[in-house]
Amino acid sequence: MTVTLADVAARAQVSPATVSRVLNGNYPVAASTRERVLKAVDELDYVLNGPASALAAATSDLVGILVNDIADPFFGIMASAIQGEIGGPGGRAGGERLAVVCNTGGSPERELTYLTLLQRQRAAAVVLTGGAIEDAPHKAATDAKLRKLADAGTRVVLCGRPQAPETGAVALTFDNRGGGQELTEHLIGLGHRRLGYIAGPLERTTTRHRLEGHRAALAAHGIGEDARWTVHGQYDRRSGYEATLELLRRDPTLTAVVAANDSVALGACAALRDSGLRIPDDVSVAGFDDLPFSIDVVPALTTVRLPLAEAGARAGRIAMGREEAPAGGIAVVRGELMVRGSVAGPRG
Amino acid sequence: MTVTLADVAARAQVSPATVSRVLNGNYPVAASTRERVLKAVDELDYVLNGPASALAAATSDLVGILVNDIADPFFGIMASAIQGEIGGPGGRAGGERLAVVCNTGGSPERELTYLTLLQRQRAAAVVLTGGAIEDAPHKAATDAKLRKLADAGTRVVLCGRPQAPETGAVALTFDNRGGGQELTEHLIGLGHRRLGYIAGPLERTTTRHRLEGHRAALAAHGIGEDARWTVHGQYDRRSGYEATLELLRRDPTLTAVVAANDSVALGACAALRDSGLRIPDDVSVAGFDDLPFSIDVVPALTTVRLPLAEAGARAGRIAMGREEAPAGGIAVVRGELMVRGSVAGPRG
DNA sequence: CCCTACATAGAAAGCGCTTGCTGTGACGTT
DNA sequence: AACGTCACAGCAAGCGCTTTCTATGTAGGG
Repeated sequence: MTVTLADVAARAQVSPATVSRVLNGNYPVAASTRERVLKAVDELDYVLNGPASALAAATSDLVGILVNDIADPFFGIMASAIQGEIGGPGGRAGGERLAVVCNTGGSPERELTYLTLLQRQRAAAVVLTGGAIEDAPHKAATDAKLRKLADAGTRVVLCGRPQAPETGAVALTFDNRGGGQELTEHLIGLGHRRLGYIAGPLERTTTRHRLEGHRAALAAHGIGEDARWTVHGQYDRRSGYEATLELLRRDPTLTAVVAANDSVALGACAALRDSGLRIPDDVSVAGFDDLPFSIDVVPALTTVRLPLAEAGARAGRIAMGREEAPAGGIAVVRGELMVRGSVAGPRG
Repeated sequence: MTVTLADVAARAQVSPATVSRVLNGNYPVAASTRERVLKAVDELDYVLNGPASALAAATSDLVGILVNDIADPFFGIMASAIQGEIGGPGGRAGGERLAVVCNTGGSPERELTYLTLLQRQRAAAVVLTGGAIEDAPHKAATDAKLRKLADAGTRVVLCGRPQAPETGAVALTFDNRGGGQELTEHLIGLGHRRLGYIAGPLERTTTRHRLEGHRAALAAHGIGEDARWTVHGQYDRRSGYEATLELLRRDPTLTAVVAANDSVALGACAALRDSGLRIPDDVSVAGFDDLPFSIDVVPALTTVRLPLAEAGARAGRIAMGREEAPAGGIAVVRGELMVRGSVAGPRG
């Protein structure tokens, strides 16, 4: 039914071994023979059996990219950059690798299961993107899995995720804390003293780090914390909308709202507008990430730009062994404050 | 080194066959035996060798999702929905399948190569999303590949892509033409007579269909075409920005700009604003797709909502054989006009 | 002109798993 | 009491490829 290596061999009048060598090109084969084989491959429309070759060679060309939410451009952009370097077909990489992105949906179980599936497929490399879950048992399980993958020869790279010591994984972490701090300092510098903060889900490292940065800035300027000023939610627009209404309810005198990311900030803007407040005249709004749309909303969003594409590309190269891992297995990627129209000094 | 089925069998004092059956669960195994095996699996931390089992069983649990641009939410949303139904780990599907999304970047070659790679992996199903390329040779090559995949037992589903007759693929196509027409009719109904159109890349079916709908609406109302009113570009913001400036240069009296999609519309808005024109007072702007951010820009974008998530979910179910394919192998998914603030009657 | 060296090609042993077919006791039947 | 039935478990034959080792023909070297 399906064409196999043996069929090609028969047609080209050579042994299967020779065909395999022509296809893999890591063994001398006479030019004339190679040509004959290639011709047979073409005529028979032969397609290598991936599983069989992976089994025999004990390696596969699969590279896994784990993302928390593929519908979120934050991950889309990173995934795109990673995949661009992995080569996938057409990449300058040459060796054809199948870069696949796996959507965990932020669920620890799915993350673990995907990791197992990838391990099962003997993936050549795995890149995990975005914040990690801070649940201890889950972290232990994930780390153990990463360790096992690394031991089995799979290259593991963390992109935009904190380092996981002892796992053998290379980490490119974002300086969420520093970025958050810089952003809030900017607001404080403009005179804001009552700042609401819309944080992401509690158990994510990203959430915690950004919030810590925010608080560090407040503390540095002697601004006392008010528990009412922080609300947790998801990393999406709707959550930002609702959280903002809640914030306004708790303290209508806030002069600025800092959001955990740009999508949340968008929701915040909508909520403020719907509440009859002008941005930035009545309330300033800031986001995080600097996703493409952030410059297009009106007023344009003040935010912290994360070099998503650059970091992703680097992670991809490291995963392919095409770039050396940073010293100590970790590199911190800094964000850049983008000051735009959504922020101004407090009214009055 | 690595633990194999045989190791588990030895430890559980059974034959490899039994272990395999316990793991696959499609053959009666005594409860006590099963338990013993499971215990051994656990103790040994055994992970099935994917390639080996795929080879032996002649099937794999890989499902490929091809997207044109993973950084674009349009695809991210569909991919997310598809993956949700594929099950991936954690999905209600049960059978654990590895849903992988492959980013073609809109390149015909990459699309083809990914298809080959998927074929090589003996993928269980493949879902192709978004517009197809209209280049004849490429279409022929793709169709042939799809046909081959289908013949090999891979379920092929097209989501948001025109039908590919003779390939055995099921298609869920978006009614881009109808949506485009409805949108433009709405503008005409408001009194617009001079409408600029920013189309997508020439060779995409999506581009052509939307444009055809637009023109059909113009024709239906006796509005003559003016070649100056159509500009082609990419499906991104920047392209929209530049195209709008070009449009304005060609005819400053336009009262409306219809964009190929929401991202382009965003760029158009920015260009208009930068040109000192108010939206919708001076110029109305409309998009297509209704991506999440479209409701957040100011003014909110009038656009055609495509049920991306619903269509994706359905495509996923069909790919999994969990929902019957539509009669004739094709279903047309209609868009819905969303009238919002970015459109008003022409000034004066 | 014989011998060593090299360049190729083939033979064959797996890689780790699935599965059709073949036992083998324990039961239920007549 | 002899025998057909089940319910399980094991045997063993691959699945299609890679790769080590070996064979062969040819080209130099002495």
